[in-house]
Amino acid sequence: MATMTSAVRRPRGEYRKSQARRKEIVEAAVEVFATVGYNKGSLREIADRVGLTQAGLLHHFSNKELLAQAVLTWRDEDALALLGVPLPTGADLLRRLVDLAAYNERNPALMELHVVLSGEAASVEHPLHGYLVNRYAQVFGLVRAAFEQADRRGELRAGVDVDSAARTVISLMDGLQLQWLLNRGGVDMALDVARYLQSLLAVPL
Amino acid sequence: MATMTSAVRRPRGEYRKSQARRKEIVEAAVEVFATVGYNKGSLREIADRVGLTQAGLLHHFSNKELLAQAVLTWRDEDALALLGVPLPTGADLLRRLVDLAAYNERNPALMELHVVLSGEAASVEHPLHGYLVNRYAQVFGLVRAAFEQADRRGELRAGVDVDSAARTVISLMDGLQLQWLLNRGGVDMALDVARYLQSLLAVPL
DNA sequence: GTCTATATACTGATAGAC
DNA sequence: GTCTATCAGTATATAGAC
Repeated sequence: MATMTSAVRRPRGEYRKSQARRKEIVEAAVEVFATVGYNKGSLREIADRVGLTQAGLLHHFSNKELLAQAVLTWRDEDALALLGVPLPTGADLLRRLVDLAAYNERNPALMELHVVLSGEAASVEHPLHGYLVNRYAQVFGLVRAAFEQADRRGELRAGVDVDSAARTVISLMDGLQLQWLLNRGGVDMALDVARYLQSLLAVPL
Repeated sequence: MATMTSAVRRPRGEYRKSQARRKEIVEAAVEVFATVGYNKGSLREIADRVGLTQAGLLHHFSNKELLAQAVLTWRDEDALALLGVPLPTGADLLRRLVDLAAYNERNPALMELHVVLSGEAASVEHPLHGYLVNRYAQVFGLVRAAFEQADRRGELRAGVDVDSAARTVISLMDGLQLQWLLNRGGVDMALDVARYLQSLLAVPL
């Protein structure tokens, strides 16, 4: 979201066309990286899916890492938009996490993308490691703030450690996605997340 | 553990030597796969670390997938041994999960191996996918059984869903390892696992 | 903006000598 | 058991024509 359309004036419709191309490429890259990961996902395969040669693709994203970063920011913006605009606070945001889990469950390709890339990039040497470190710090900040607001509003049970709660609910959402992928249909992610959150909240979810 | 020494009689010490070689190779493979994953981890790199050529390595493990499976079973046996022999039951086993989390935290390389390979192999097309599916089914069975035993012994709070609890604690342990790798030292895994388990138990941890 | 052609590098696996 | 040599495949990235 929040595209920065025409920050620079361009002749004719070329820019718009190029933008559309980039979007096509990112969508194809999502599929490929989700299926085989970053390391094994090839630019040729992605280029094929949008009817380009590999060299043609590199005109739009000058190297593989830049393309992968575009994929990750696209996915992050998608998830963030799902949490609601403007972003809810306190227990309201925590409730949205349940919706997000349900949304993920309806989009296995997105889960696969998330799980596969997060796993690969957990290694310090991975090209996307830095991006992921940053991303998790932001996610943690967001969830922790929600618990803190909930606490101040009396929506939280007594004795809940907000740091631990934030880490736990994030771990839960990540780990459930892995288990879902290994046991499709055998896991109800939204239900498990809701159950855990309810165990911390003093108000109904 | 539980080596099957001399199920077949062999001439001289060749078998023993070969066994030692295999162990060296697996140890080197743990490092390499942990650092860059299965897809990017190369047999040449592993061979170099034990002073072999790539062809020499393939004498001991006839292809890459077999070597990776040896790595995974080695790691699983290690973790299982840490839970205790014979395997505890009920709340006792759940307590051991906290020890396992603490053990993992002292061995980042093992965490990296687990997180990176699990992520990669979440994809259906990955050579290790089948192994991982099987492994998670076993782990789930083990933890679920522990909750069920705890329930029968009155060690569990009322209203705890054993399936959901098993999925949740497994997700928690997996997700915390990812967060630990992205924020080294900023996560106390054993504490968070203990906190969650205590919230389900009617007895002290 | 897209192409062909190419440089350069690395991969897993096999054949066969020692 | 380990080696050398080699094959066939794949990869990213660049140069330059159109």
